[in-house]
Amino acid sequence: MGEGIGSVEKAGRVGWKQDPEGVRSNIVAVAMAEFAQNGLSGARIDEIAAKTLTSKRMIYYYFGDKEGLYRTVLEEAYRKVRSGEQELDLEHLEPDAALARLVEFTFDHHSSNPDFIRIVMIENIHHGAYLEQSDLIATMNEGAIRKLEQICARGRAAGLFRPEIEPLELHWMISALSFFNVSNRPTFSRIFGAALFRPDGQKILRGHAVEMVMRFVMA
Amino acid sequence: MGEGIGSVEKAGRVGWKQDPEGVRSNIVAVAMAEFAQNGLSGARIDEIAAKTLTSKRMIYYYFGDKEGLYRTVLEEAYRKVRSGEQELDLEHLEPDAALARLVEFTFDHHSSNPDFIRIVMIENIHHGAYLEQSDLIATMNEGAIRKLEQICARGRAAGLFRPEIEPLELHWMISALSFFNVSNRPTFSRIFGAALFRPDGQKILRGHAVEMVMRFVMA
DNA sequence: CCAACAATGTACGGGGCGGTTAATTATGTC
DNA sequence: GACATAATTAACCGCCCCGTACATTGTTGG
Repeated sequence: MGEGIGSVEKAGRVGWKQDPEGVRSNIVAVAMAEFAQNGLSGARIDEIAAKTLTSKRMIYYYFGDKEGLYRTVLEEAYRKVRSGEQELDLEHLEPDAALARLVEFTFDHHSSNPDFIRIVMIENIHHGAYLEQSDLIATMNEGAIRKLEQICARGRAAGLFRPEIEPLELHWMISALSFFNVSNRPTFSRIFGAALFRPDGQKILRGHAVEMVMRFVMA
Repeated sequence: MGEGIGSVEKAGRVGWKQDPEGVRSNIVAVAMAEFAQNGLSGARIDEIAAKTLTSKRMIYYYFGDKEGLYRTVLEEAYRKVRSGEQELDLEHLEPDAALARLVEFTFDHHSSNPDFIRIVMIENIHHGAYLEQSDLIATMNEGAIRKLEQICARGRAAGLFRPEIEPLELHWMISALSFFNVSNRPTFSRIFGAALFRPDGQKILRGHAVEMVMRFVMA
């Protein structure tokens, strides 16, 4: 958060400088936080504008309407998150170590990007209606499967993994455990206590996630 | 849906009959569908009233305001769902069979109650703020853990399960797989295709959920 | 049968909020 | 340096939608 604001300053804007990219990215950053916090219909354009370094008019100038802004935020959220995933190099690890590493990474990654999780939750509430209009996102996520395919192929070749393991189904499992851990934290902790979501509890759950996946794939 | 309407009739209400319970439950039923569909801020009181057999005035008469109605819907959703869980008798099954059965039941149960899932999603978006005000729900859910505790104890005693297995953590896993399968269906299927969510795909995922849990707990 | 109260219907107000209009200032171009 | 165009501002509009005031009709108890 707070990134991409550039050198724009709000106070003392007497004779302003033009900075389209800065204004644009500033709006998106603020809007992402607001949408993540309040949902599509819950977010207020006036509120977003107020927290921006610019005015409400600019939102409509660049994004047309509320939904246009939301779509942009959605794409940006996916882009920002997926970009962090590329740093991971799993090729030099043994298949089992690589898979364990991937699970740990996904778990931590989701955990440290709650706003992304919330945006995806909101998008699911809307039946994925806005995601549908963006083919950019679909292509981005294919890369996530690619990594799993390679690990599975190597694991199968080494006789470590069961041959019938499907990468997509594996991805479903890993996502489920990592996503739920963040998305349902409020209700789960309200009902069953917050211990599992404090640091040591999270370490346990992360370990369980790894162990579940590993036990599942192992021959 | 459509339950609890009773004998109230909308058309031809010339000389109306008083039916507080019928009116009340009818409002809640309609509101649950609307909130599940559109969220708290997305749902429209006028829309709810229109789909009701009564008038908007009654909503405020019985529930005070929009949030009061939402709280009632939330409690009712939990009550309705948990009530279906009691039918399951696991005591006469071997611990491993009982656990597998519980996973299957939870998976199917979530799958066939999408409106409940959506309400919980919405509540999580609101940080569980409304759940907090209801201790009824917390006590109701303790029963869900109770079943797992008994299964674990028996499994451990029989030497089938690992001794360090924690019932609450087990519940977390089972919930994660079952919940995610419904909650993230729109985005997941939009990105990776809908095959996993068609009947045969669901059978596979359900089997994987069972297998993951079983392999995890087994000694 | 008649209060007194509970339950319901109708109509309306007020403000929040998405979106717009018109003017004003910067920036690039010939 | 003048002109076209992009970027930005401030004020404003209209309607959607939550909530309410008031009237009206059942219900119940003495």
